[in-house]
Amino acid sequence: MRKSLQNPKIIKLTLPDGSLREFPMAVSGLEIAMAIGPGLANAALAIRFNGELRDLKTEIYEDGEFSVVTLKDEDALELIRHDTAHVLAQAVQELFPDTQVTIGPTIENGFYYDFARENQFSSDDFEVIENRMVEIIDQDLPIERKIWNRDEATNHFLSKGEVYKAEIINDLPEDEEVSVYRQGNWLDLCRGPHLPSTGKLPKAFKMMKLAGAYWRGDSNNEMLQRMYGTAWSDQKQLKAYLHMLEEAEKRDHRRIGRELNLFHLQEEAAGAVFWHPNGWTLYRTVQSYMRIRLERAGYVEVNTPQLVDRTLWEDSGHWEKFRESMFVTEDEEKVLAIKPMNCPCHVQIFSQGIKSYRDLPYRMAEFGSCHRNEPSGALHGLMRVRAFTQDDAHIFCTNEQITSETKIFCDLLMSIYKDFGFEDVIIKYSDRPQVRAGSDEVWERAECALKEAVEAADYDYVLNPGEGAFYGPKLEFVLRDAIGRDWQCGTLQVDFVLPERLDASYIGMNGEKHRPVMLHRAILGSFERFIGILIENFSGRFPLWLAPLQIVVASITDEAASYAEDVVAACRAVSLKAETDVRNEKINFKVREHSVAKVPVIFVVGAREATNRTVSIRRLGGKEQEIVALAQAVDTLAMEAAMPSLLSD
RNA sequence: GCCGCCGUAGCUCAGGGGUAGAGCGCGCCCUUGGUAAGGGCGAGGCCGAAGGUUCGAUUCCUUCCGGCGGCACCA
Repeated sequence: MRKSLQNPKIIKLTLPDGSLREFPMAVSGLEIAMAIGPGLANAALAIRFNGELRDLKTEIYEDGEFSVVTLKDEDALELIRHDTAHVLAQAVQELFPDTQVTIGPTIENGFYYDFARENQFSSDDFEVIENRMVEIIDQDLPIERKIWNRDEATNHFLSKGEVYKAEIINDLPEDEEVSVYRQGNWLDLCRGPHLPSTGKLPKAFKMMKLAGAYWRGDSNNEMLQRMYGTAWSDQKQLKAYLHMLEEAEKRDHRRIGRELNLFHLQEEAAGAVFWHPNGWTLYRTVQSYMRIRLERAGYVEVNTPQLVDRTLWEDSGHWEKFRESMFVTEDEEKVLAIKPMNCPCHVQIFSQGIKSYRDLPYRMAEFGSCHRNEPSGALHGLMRVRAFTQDDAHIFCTNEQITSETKIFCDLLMSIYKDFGFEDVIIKYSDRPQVRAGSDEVWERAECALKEAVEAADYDYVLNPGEGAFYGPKLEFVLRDAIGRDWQCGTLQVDFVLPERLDASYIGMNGEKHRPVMLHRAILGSFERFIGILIENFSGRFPLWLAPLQIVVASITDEAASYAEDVVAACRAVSLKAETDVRNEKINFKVREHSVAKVPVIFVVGAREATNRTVSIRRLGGKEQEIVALAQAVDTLAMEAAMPSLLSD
């Protein structure tokens, strides 16, 4: 490099518009920007060279693709957020000198910074901190990158009492440069890149929340204080983001669950759901639908005990691995555990009566009610509970059947998700975790089998290394909801271990005993959580087939009350879920109330409708009404309310 | 489990060392009104639980329970 500096030569850069421009070697990003135009140079935040984001002042020594990053670029957000995190850290250290800095990365929609400090921060401190941040931005401090000698850097941070930074330097790979960014009197160890000065920040940020976080994400380490913030290119984006958060809060399943009277939770049964009539109706609809789909897919349904002796859990390996999160009780002489999962019990059923290879694949389903003693801090509405019901099943099959069963399962799952309105699904393939049961050889076999299967099934998947179940590799099915959030629901896990441990066998074609393979699989995951997801996805406005109350028949005056009863009877005769509203209230009031309650259809009936045997149909969210003969209205809606996938096949 | 915040009427929340307030909802009365809130009156609270400080605690302190936001965990 020295050598080439002594012999200046020309480098060729391709700009985003495709044009090629020549510059002397070691030209800086800023100089290039100036050469292109002073306006661009002024707006320049950083550069992208051969795909990599770099500081604006980075010198360039070779040909390549070059672009200037300004506020208009997607890339800018990453820079802004990272810089805002630094400004936050500077503000915090200026205001609270007893604070140590640790790390402050960008995250989706913003950034955080973890601080170590004896005293607790409070969110009341945010206002002061934000004000100081604005001051730092207004000072327009130049941000300078320096490469430091490793020992110098360590000593510098240690001398300032920054033991976390020193530890980070110590753990950097030997060949990595130790770079430091200085802004004013404040500096931070950082890889970069950063903006040229604090004044380039658009001041469209907001400190959001304060939370604890373990140093290096390890619960054995001390807890730091994490500050979350959001940052954007301009005020408009910031406002839009804050508005989006408000909207997301409105579809929170806990709020809608209360508003639509679906369920409640209370402290006497933390982590367990009290399903109200509406919620239970929804639950039963989902369950009935699943039952039909499973029956059609060749599953048999079983039901197994809640309380099972510890010996079975010892045999299965759960006692050793998951004892902590099992609810355990005893009678006079036995120790019993409430089942945390269904698989050991399913093996018991499988093993009753010797199975033949002719019986395989044997698809055993259970809407299995399970309990797991989840850590108190993990509980969250319906999404994370201690008492739940899985749409669980175990497919007992031969090695050769893994591929076809995997494909059949993936197809079933995709079809079911589609019926619930989820079309955007990704598959993750997770292989052996650190802590696991079974030999490496068995794992090798299981991993290959599953990988082959998913590839044969012709679905795309992404790798998720080290995240498999303790007994086998797995596929995870992640669906994307209406506002773009991902939820992992379905799973398929190959298990050679449990059949071995619980001695499951079948008689093969050759008359000898063989081990079946077990495929653990779920589609919804748990009913509780899946219903939570449905609530948030639809924001409580369920499609007709899922709506717990489909039609309200609202009378205008008492004159129509008895006709309203007739209409409800006609609906119920075709299994439409209908109620009357013959209260002494104005029709405006009734329409509003049932609209707020997100009832999909309101039939308004007055004297005219009663005389003509018609109904005035009003759809949720619609403004128009349609007058239709009762019989026809009921027919149409009954068709519409049918479970998807069940009419056609 | 860990850190922070919170716990007051069915719900959403205000208040604050001298035993409590609003809106919505609920009940009753008037109103029978044609597609998103008609009017009046009224009931409703061991201020999460247990200890402590105090003449006196819902208010201050401690512990516990639960909720919320994260972290860790998630067979």
